[in-house]
Amino acid sequence: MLATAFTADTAYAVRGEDRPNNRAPAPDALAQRLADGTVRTFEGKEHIYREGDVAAHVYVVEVGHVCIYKMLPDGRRQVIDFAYPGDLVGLGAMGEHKCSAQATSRTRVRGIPLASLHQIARTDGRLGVKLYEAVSRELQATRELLFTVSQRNAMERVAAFLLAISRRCERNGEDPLEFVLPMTRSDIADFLGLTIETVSRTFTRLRVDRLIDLSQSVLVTIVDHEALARLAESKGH
Amino acid sequence: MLATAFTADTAYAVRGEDRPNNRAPAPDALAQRLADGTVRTFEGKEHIYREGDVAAHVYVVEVGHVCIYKMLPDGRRQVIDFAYPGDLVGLGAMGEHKCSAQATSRTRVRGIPLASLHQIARTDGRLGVKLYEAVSRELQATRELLFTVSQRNAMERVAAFLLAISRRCERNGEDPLEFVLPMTRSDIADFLGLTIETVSRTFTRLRVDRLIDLSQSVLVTIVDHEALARLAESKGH
DNA sequence: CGTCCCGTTGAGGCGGTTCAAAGTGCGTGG
DNA sequence: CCACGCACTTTGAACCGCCTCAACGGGACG
Repeated sequence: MLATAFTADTAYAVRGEDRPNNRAPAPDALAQRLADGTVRTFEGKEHIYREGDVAAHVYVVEVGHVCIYKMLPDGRRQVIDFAYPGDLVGLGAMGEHKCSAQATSRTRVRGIPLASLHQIARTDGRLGVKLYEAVSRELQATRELLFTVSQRNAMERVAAFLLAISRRCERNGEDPLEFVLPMTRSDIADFLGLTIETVSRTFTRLRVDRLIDLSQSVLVTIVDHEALARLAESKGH
Repeated sequence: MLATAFTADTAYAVRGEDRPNNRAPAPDALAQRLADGTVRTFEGKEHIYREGDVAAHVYVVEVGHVCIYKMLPDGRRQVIDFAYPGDLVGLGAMGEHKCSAQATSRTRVRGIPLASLHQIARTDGRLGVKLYEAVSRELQATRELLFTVSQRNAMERVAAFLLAISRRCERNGEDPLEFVLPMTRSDIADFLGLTIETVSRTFTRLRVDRLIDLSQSVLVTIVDHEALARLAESKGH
């Protein structure tokens, strides 16, 4: 009965990116459930689930990173989110998954059976509310991405992307100014609605302009955070 | 406590666009609550609420249409959704609204106090679950829009937009092949991530190519639904 | 050492934007 | 009732940012 109502996968955020002062991400009622579940490990490029698969679990990322995306029959792809450790993946898709989830590298996840989650939610209102909040945050994030893709140019998009990754690293207790990009240029391109060439050129441009450093193509150092933020927020001037 | 957790407004769909055979939109537990509430009427261009306002109610659109949007300081705007009669507006924003909601013409809405909604949800798990489902559907819709804006060209976007409106009209028991657009070209442009000129040119192109008819600029008649659907789905060929 | 995958760089074309102007519908006041 | 103003839409012309196509470079792996 719930099954037919859910239409979307959710790689949302127990994380709560952009909630102020939030380092203990998983909300109480939910957190209890998330401690259960069985651990599975996926290699890079391996799929945790695919569009159309029956959805039986949600997954908490413990180690590694997951790319959530949707395909169009003609091959066009939209990357919807990148899940970092602590993030929850696959919520909101009971009948069948509407997105695919692919590990970008060796990734360990904890699978929580959806059945138990929903059973509890029906009797304990608090969990239902928590799920609601969780999806609301995911919705907020998706609208932010919509704004970025719809209104900003290539430079602004890449700047906003880097800052978002930086914030996630900070949340996870890593260096927010020097981090490894766990996804390919192709993933970034399909996330931002650009081509890999444009993404590559924009990275180069940011490096030449001394806003970032790229000793390796996957290793980003933010040199001028201020300027990057200015780029991401306003158009040019 | 809930207040701090919600981050997003929701102009979601009790509507359930794209749920198969769904004409009785409001799900039971939710529907009861929605029968309560006080009615208010807004003129065209009037705001039901603005970004930053304290969020005290959700609103069910009864008559008219509402445009949900977000602004950037530099004036760029992203329209997130158009709410039709039967749609719910403002869910998911307890502390303060993160979007603005503006009536596109004289509009009657029914305001439901959030306080009562959340109180009930905490004790009755079913309502919480319903809210969860509702936001999940909204998330699904936003991802669909993200895909459209990110991956499709102007012609495909406008075609997809017209088909979406057509489906909404059908759901509301109106003619799906001839309908009035309750929003301006500017609203459509900011929804699809285009300029008004491009939207206008694309409409003209669709008219010249005999896919639609435009006796007045707001009155759309779908002439070749087949071709329109082909346009919206695949790229050219 | 060759192959494959990924990232980078270059040249050229095109779709959508920008800037500008004319057209259309509608309410308001003379 | 008509004239006017205003907001919205349409159309045109020129420009530009991103895409497309193509080639090259570098690291991983057999």
